[in-house]
Amino acid sequence: MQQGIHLLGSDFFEQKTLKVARNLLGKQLSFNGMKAIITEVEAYIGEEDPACHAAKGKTKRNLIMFGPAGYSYVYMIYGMYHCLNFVTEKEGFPAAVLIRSVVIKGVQSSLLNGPGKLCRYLGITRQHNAMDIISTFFVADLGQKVSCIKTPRIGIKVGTDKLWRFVISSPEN
DNA sequence: ACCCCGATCGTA
DNA sequence: ACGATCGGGGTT
Repeated sequence: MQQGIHLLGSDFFEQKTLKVARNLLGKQLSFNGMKAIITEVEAYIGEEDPACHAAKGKTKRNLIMFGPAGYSYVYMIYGMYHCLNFVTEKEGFPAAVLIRSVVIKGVQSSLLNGPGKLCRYLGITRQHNAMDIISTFFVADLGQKVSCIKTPRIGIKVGTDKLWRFVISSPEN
Protein backbone atom coordinates (compact mmCIF):
# COMPACT_ATOMS: atom_id res chain seq x y z
CA MET A 1 0.00 0.00 0.00
CA GLN A 2 0.95 3.64 -0.18
CA GLN A 3 3.02 5.28 2.51
CA GLY A 4 1.27 7.54 4.98
CA ILE A 5 -1.92 5.54 4.81
CA HIS A 6 -3.12 3.94 8.00
CA LEU A 7 -5.02 0.67 7.72
CA LEU A 8 -7.80 0.23 10.25
CA GLY A 9 -7.52 -2.91 12.35
CA SER A 10 -9.43 -4.59 15.14
CA ASP A 11 -8.59 -1.75 17.54
CA PHE A 12 -10.69 0.57 15.38
CA PHE A 13 -13.60 -1.83 14.98
CA GLU A 14 -13.66 -2.91 18.62
CA GLN A 15 -15.43 0.25 19.73
CA LYS A 16 -19.02 1.37 20.11
CA THR A 17 -20.78 0.64 16.83
CA LEU A 18 -22.17 4.16 16.43
CA LYS A 19 -18.68 5.58 16.76
CA VAL A 20 -17.27 3.10 14.26
CA ALA A 21 -20.11 3.81 11.85
CA ARG A 22 -19.63 7.56 12.02
CA ASN A 23 -15.88 7.25 11.64
CA LEU A 24 -16.07 4.88 8.67
CA LEU A 25 -17.44 7.74 6.55
CA GLY A 26 -14.73 9.05 4.28
CA LYS A 27 -12.53 6.01 4.77
CA GLN A 28 -11.17 4.11 1.79
CA LEU A 29 -11.90 0.47 1.10
CA SER A 30 -9.81 -1.46 -1.42
CA PHE A 31 -11.06 -4.61 -3.07
CA ASN A 32 -10.33 -6.36 -6.37
CA GLY A 33 -8.00 -3.52 -7.30
CA MET A 34 -10.66 -0.84 -6.79
CA LYS A 35 -10.54 1.98 -4.26
CA ALA A 36 -13.87 3.06 -2.85
CA ILE A 37 -14.67 5.85 -0.43
CA ILE A 38 -17.39 4.98 2.08
CA THR A 39 -20.23 7.52 1.96
CA GLU A 40 -23.18 5.89 3.72
CA VAL A 41 -23.42 3.33 6.54
CA GLU A 42 -25.86 1.93 9.06
CA ALA A 43 -25.32 0.49 12.54
CA TYR A 44 -26.92 -2.74 13.77
CA ILE A 45 -26.37 -3.13 17.47
CA GLY A 46 -26.96 -6.13 19.67
CA GLU A 47 -29.75 -8.54 20.45
CA GLU A 48 -31.96 -5.72 21.73
CA ASP A 49 -32.00 -4.06 18.29
CA PRO A 50 -35.01 -5.61 16.53
CA ALA A 51 -33.55 -4.87 13.10
CA CYS A 52 -30.24 -6.56 13.87
CA HIS A 53 -29.81 -10.08 12.50
CA ALA A 54 -28.74 -11.11 15.99
CA ALA A 55 -32.10 -10.04 17.47
CA LYS A 56 -33.28 -13.66 17.69
CA GLY A 57 -30.03 -15.09 18.94
CA LYS A 58 -27.08 -16.83 17.43
CA THR A 59 -27.55 -18.74 14.16
CA LYS A 60 -25.25 -20.24 11.57
CA ARG A 61 -25.62 -17.12 9.41
CA ASN A 62 -25.06 -14.42 12.03
CA LEU A 63 -22.40 -16.31 13.99
CA ILE A 64 -19.63 -13.98 12.86
CA MET A 65 -21.42 -11.02 14.45
CA PHE A 66 -20.93 -12.62 17.85
CA GLY A 67 -17.22 -13.00 17.32
CA PRO A 68 -14.46 -10.44 17.74
CA ALA A 69 -14.41 -7.12 15.88
CA GLY A 70 -12.55 -6.66 12.66
CA TYR A 71 -14.20 -9.38 10.56
CA SER A 72 -16.57 -9.08 7.63
CA TYR A 73 -20.18 -10.20 7.73
CA VAL A 74 -21.49 -10.78 4.22
CA TYR A 75 -24.90 -12.31 3.63
CA MET A 76 -27.24 -12.83 0.70
CA ILE A 77 -30.52 -10.93 0.67
CA TYR A 78 -33.62 -11.38 -1.50
CA GLY A 79 -31.95 -14.26 -3.28
CA MET A 80 -30.00 -11.87 -5.50
CA TYR A 81 -27.89 -9.42 -3.60
CA HIS A 82 -25.17 -9.41 -1.02
CA CYS A 83 -24.59 -6.93 1.80
CA LEU A 84 -21.21 -6.09 3.29
CA ASN A 85 -20.86 -5.43 7.01
CA PHE A 86 -17.94 -4.91 9.35
CA VAL A 87 -18.25 -6.56 12.76
CA THR A 88 -17.75 -4.23 15.73
CA GLU A 89 -17.51 -4.30 19.53
CA LYS A 90 -16.24 -6.96 21.88
CA GLU A 91 -16.47 -10.67 21.29
CA GLY A 92 -19.85 -11.92 22.47
CA PHE A 93 -21.67 -8.67 21.67
CA PRO A 94 -23.22 -8.99 18.20
CA ALA A 95 -23.01 -5.76 16.22
CA ALA A 96 -21.92 -4.57 12.81
CA VAL A 97 -21.86 -1.66 10.38
CA LEU A 98 -23.57 -2.10 7.02
CA ILE A 99 -21.79 -0.42 4.11
CA ARG A 100 -24.63 1.15 2.11
CA SER A 101 -22.91 3.39 -0.39
CA VAL A 102 -19.45 4.17 -1.74
CA VAL A 103 -17.93 6.29 -4.48
CA ILE A 104 -15.17 5.24 -6.86
CA LYS A 105 -13.36 7.74 -9.05
CA GLY A 106 -14.67 7.52 -12.59
CA VAL A 107 -17.57 5.19 -11.77
CA GLN A 108 -21.24 6.15 -12.10
CA SER A 109 -22.73 6.65 -8.65
CA SER A 110 -25.84 4.74 -9.75
CA LEU A 111 -23.72 1.57 -9.68
CA LEU A 112 -22.55 2.11 -6.12
CA ASN A 113 -25.38 3.80 -4.21
CA GLY A 114 -26.87 0.80 -2.46
CA PRO A 115 -25.57 -2.11 -0.37
CA GLY A 116 -26.50 -4.70 -2.98
CA LYS A 117 -25.20 -2.62 -5.86
CA LEU A 118 -21.79 -1.92 -4.37
CA CYS A 119 -21.24 -5.59 -3.56
CA ARG A 120 -22.21 -6.53 -7.10
CA TYR A 121 -19.84 -3.95 -8.58
CA LEU A 122 -16.91 -4.82 -6.33
CA GLY A 123 -17.48 -8.57 -6.64
CA ILE A 124 -18.23 -9.19 -2.98
CA THR A 125 -20.15 -12.41 -2.29
CA ARG A 126 -20.78 -14.80 0.56
CA GLN A 127 -17.35 -16.27 0.04
CA HIS A 128 -16.05 -13.04 1.55
CA ASN A 129 -17.93 -13.62 4.79
CA ALA A 130 -15.89 -13.93 7.98
CA MET A 131 -12.74 -12.46 6.45
CA ASP A 132 -10.15 -10.47 8.36
CA ILE A 133 -10.96 -6.88 7.34
CA ILE A 134 -7.43 -5.53 7.49
CA SER A 135 -6.09 -8.04 4.99
CA THR A 136 -9.18 -8.35 2.79
CA PHE A 137 -10.77 -4.91 2.52
CA PHE A 138 -7.80 -2.74 3.49
CA VAL A 139 -9.91 -0.02 5.08
CA ALA A 140 -7.69 3.03 5.24
CA ASP A 141 -7.79 6.42 6.93
CA LEU A 142 -6.75 8.98 4.33
CA GLY A 143 -6.93 11.80 6.87
CA GLN A 144 -9.96 13.23 5.17
CA LYS A 145 -12.42 14.96 7.50
CA VAL A 146 -16.05 14.69 6.56
CA SER A 147 -19.30 15.93 8.03
CA CYS A 148 -22.40 13.81 8.12
CA ILE A 149 -26.10 13.66 8.77
CA LYS A 150 -27.94 11.06 10.85
CA THR A 151 -31.26 9.56 9.79
CA PRO A 152 -33.37 6.51 10.57
CA ARG A 153 -32.22 3.32 8.93
CA ILE A 154 -33.69 2.40 5.55
CA GLY A 155 -35.47 -0.67 4.23
CA ILE A 156 -36.41 -2.14 7.60
CA LYS A 157 -39.79 -2.49 9.25
CA VAL A 158 -38.61 -2.37 12.85
CA GLY A 159 -36.09 -0.27 14.69
CA THR A 160 -36.82 2.80 12.59
CA ASP A 161 -36.93 4.98 15.71
CA LYS A 162 -33.14 5.03 15.96
CA LEU A 163 -31.03 7.51 13.96
CA TRP A 164 -28.45 4.89 13.11
CA ARG A 165 -27.86 5.75 9.45
CA PHE A 166 -24.93 8.04 8.68
CA VAL A 167 -24.44 9.80 5.35
CA ILE A 168 -21.63 12.08 4.26
CA SER A 169 -23.08 15.57 3.87
CA SER A 170 -19.97 17.37 2.67
CA PRO A 171 -16.61 15.98 1.51
CA GLU A 172 -14.39 18.40 3.42
CA ASN A 173 -14.63 21.45 5.66
C1' DA B 1 -40.89 -31.24 3.58
C1' DC B 2 -43.12 -26.83 3.85
C1' DC B 3 -43.75 -22.05 4.60
C1' DC B 4 -42.58 -17.36 5.32
C1' DC B 5 -39.70 -13.62 5.05
C1' DG B 6 -36.06 -10.42 3.94
C1' DA B 7 -30.46 -4.58 6.29
C1' DT B 8 -32.61 -4.80 -2.27
C1' DC B 9 -33.24 -3.25 -6.78
C1' DG B 10 -35.23 -2.32 -11.28
C1' DT B 11 -39.24 -1.33 -13.56
C1' DA B 12 -43.96 0.67 -13.87
C1' DA C 1 -46.40 -0.06 -6.13
C1' DC C 2 -44.73 -4.55 -7.27
C1' DG C 3 -42.31 -8.64 -8.67
C1' DA C 4 -37.86 -11.17 -9.05
C1' DT C 5 -35.48 -14.91 -6.67
C1' DC C 6 -33.55 -18.03 -3.12
C1' DG C 7 -31.23 -19.00 1.29
C1' DG C 8 -32.06 -18.99 6.24
C1' DG C 9 -34.65 -20.30 9.92
C1' DG C 10 -38.60 -21.94 12.19
C1' DT C 11 -42.27 -25.27 12.13
C1' DT C 12 -44.75 -29.79 10.84
